[in-house]
Amino acid sequence: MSTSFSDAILAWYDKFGRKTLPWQQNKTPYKVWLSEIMLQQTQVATVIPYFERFMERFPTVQDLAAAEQDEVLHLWTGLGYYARARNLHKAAKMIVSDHNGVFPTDIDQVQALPGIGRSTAGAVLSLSLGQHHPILDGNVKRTLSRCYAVEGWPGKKPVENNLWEIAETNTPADGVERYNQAMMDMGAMICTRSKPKCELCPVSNQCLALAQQRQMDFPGKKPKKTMPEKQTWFAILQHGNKVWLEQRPQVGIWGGLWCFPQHDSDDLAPLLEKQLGQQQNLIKNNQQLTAFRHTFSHYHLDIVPMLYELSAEPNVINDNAGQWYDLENPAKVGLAAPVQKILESLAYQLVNGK
DNA sequence: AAGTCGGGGTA
DNA sequence: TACCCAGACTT
Repeated sequence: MSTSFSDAILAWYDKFGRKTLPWQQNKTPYKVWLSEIMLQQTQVATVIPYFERFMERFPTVQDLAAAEQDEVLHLWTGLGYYARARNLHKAAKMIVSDHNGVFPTDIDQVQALPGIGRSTAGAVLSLSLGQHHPILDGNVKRTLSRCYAVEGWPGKKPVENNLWEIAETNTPADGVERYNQAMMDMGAMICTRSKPKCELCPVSNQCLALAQQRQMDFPGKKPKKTMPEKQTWFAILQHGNKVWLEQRPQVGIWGGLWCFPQHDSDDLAPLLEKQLGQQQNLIKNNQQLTAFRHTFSHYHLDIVPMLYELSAEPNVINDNAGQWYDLENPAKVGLAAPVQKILESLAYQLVNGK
């Protein structure tokens, strides 16, 4: 009688699995939830410092719920997919208002929280409480699609459904929390995207991809298409150690973050007119800074920063929520990565003279 | 079903 | 470069 898939995985986990990650210490649903959200589409090594800072500032769900959104986004700056942070904050408020501040233990209630889908709900409840739910993240998709030679791109519904079914079948009744952690460790340590370590794999004896020497055929590739290229101009209004930033709308790219006034053509005259009106005579100097490319998952953005040095702080800046951001005493708000990059450069020049 | 939403690690 | 990462949400 051969060893079952889950028994082999569990035995491997006890010897080689990860047990010392920050969110694996004194596990609670809150900690595991926070880690799972941060880990969506984000690698472990990137997440660790963000997780540590977040837990220090918001030790409990009550602390998170009571925070200003600006501070939540501030701690998320650079991590990307900012809807995750907005949903996390919203969910914390819901847990306090609708669940007496206790993370729900019913999977339907968990999945009803914003930002939590089937896989994340299963991960939180299985890893923190040992509840019997399957998970299907990128690691599990890769490992299962290879072992069972599941053809096709998992982004396609039928393929994903097939993988969910295999995941359900394999998830053991006992030791779920170790099994689910093990499957993620397998994907990260053994069944890696390139150069999988099949010689170290506990289920190599039943892997169809290995038997056919087709490891790299699974999972099926996403159909690629050429990424569009867009251009945008930032208007940097600077007076001394202060620059003007505006908050972006909650929906769309960089939702809720603070950015320079932005315009999608090289003619910034209308933008300056809107911002400064009759005070454009305050511009004592303007120059184009080094343009650079910022690449998203779905398009390239070429950014041209235009610096306008003002001889005095304008009295009126038109509409839009905005603030004079102090480079020497920065406010704790969320910043888009390219904005952060420019601000650091400006602060450096301020300190070192130009 | 397809598109939207970031930034960084890796080969 | 190109690909992908402990995905979810909107259209």
